[in-house]
Amino acid sequence: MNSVMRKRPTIHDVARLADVSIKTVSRVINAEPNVQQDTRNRVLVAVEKLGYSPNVAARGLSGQRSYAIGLVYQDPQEFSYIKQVLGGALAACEQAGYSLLLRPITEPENRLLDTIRDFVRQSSLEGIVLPVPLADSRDVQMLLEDLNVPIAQISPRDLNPNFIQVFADDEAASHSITSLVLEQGHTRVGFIKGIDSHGATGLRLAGFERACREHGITIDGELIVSGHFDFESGRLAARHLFDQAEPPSAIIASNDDMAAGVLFEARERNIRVPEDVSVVGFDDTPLAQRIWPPLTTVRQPIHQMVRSAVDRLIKTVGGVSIDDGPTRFSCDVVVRQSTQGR
Amino acid sequence: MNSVMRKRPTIHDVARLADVSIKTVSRVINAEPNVQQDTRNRVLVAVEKLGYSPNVAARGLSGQRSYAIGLVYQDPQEFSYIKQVLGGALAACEQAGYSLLLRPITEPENRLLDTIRDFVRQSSLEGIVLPVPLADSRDVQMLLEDLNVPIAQISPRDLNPNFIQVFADDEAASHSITSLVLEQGHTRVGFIKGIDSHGATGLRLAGFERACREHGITIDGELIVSGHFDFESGRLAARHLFDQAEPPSAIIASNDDMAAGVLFEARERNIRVPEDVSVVGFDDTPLAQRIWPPLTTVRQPIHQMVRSAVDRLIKTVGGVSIDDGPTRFSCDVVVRQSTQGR
DNA sequence: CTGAAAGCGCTTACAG
DNA sequence: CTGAAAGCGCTTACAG
Repeated sequence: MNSVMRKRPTIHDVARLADVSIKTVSRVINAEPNVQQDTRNRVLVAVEKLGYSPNVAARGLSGQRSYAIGLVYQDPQEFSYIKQVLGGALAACEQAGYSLLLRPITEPENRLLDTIRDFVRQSSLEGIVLPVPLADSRDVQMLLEDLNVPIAQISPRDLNPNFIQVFADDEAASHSITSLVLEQGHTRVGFIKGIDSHGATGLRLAGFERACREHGITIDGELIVSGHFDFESGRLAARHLFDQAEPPSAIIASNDDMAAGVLFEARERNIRVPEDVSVVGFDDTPLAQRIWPPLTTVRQPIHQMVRSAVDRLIKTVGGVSIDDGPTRFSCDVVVRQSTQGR
Repeated sequence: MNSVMRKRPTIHDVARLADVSIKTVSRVINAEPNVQQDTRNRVLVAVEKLGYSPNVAARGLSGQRSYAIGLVYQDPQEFSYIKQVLGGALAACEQAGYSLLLRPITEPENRLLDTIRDFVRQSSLEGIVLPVPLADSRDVQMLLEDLNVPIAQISPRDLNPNFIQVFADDEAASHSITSLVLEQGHTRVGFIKGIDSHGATGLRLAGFERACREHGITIDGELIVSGHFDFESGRLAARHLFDQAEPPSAIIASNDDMAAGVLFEARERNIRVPEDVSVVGFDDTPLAQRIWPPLTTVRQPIHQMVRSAVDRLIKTVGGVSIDDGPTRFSCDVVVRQSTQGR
């Protein structure tokens, strides 16, 4: 990776290298007619060589255009993690007069770093918001430091006072909801972990363990199962737990999607929830209220978390130095019908 | 509404009106120090009077900034209507070198028109994407025509050859899924409508009715119930249907969220699905696979629909005249366990 | 506390 | 087919 902060090439640089006027470069860039084939080629080579891409602001100002499309939509109740993130980021940007550009990463993405570099360069981004799991990529962090673009991390694994970071208080939330279950009289409680690389995974387990210790429950290693935060892995984990000689009377899943998998598997085996087994989720997604029975779960203030992070990000790029360091938000336990005493 | 296309005011207009230099206006706008209180006030009044807001491109070019924040996120499987819309619009914009700005409307929004006008003006938008239900607002349409901003409508109610429009073939899809149910031997089939103002509502009902006619089923008006496309209204509609003297043996809901409500209500009454009643949804949301039993439903190619619409929108603003007119996309029936023969 | 000048990086309109 | 000039609407750097 090239660490030298080179100034971004302009149309003049291309013109000079290709030995033509800037107007000709403009013609080639905009696919206008009336350029000789070999002139066009010379320009294209120069563009490639310099890694040139037009400055959107200059183009917009000069041409009296914005190259921007708006999407106006009504926001339904539907919760989804990324929509909450979007909402918070949008709110902060709007207030500060910033626009928010999105770049969803879908594929397994072996070109992740290139994608992000292009994104930053082309739109001259002044800051980047990184939710998990991208927030945890060392490579991405290094790239952005290299590009000198400040970042706001949403729920990253590692605490770093030098970054703008926001966290949910996962340990405390998990402790609360576990305590709730234990106080209902459950003594054999299963726990389904999330993906190990997520910061929340360790914290949610830690909160579970602390609550167990405080209630004098010895933790049976057999009752702690791994999952991947998705529906299918929740089903698999439930299968593992239900198959034990002495199955748990309550299961705490590290998110709602896995808890839905537990419910699904229980249903397949005619195990009743909550009569035979209590089930707990995490996140309070819309799913939590639509499955049967409605899930007892934990709600994170994602919108506010992101909004706060982006507010600070904008202050930082605006030159206002902030030193709040990482901020932690507390969560709410939402009790529904998937849990009961025994 | 002011129909006169007035040129957008610049910093010079404000300076002239306030009788100061543009530099002073700049100071006030950017909240810089060193402006006398009454000078500041004069500028503020002029800004207000002219409805001035800084040109983002000029500001960016001059100050070597972009006023843009990026949000990079990994896209989970989770389906949601608006996320699919986003994905399609983003894909089209990215390819064409456009940026996509979002403006979610949350509140009941009595200031809807002002909100959209500001959005268009401030970012100098060249086009607007309007999904339902906003696509159906005559007021919004008129406003945007007035502002001379072309629009792409996603699944609007009214066909209009002068607009860029994309539709799912709701009538045909509803006909297919109804036929499937009828061919399984059901003769008393309930139908839960969506919101009347949505174009899809009438079409889905029409497809249902056509299939019934083709199969020689007389439609009992009692079996057609209204809903609002949400979970709760699905429950209410199910309650109404289950309470009838001769309840239906199959229920077709106009979307998955209402179908989930039907399942929930059935569960509360110990009515078994699909043994006692078959249930069908529409949209194939992530919910469809996570509730019990997994829903038989219809999948619309929303991503492709929006992508196509935005492609055409961008061509239009780019001056390429297109005359494809409204485009209709076909849907797929997805058969899962919520339906069975009788 | 206020302002005149230069310039950001392009496109438009015009000339050859 | 190609280019020199003007200008888009702001901010920066400097002067008073």
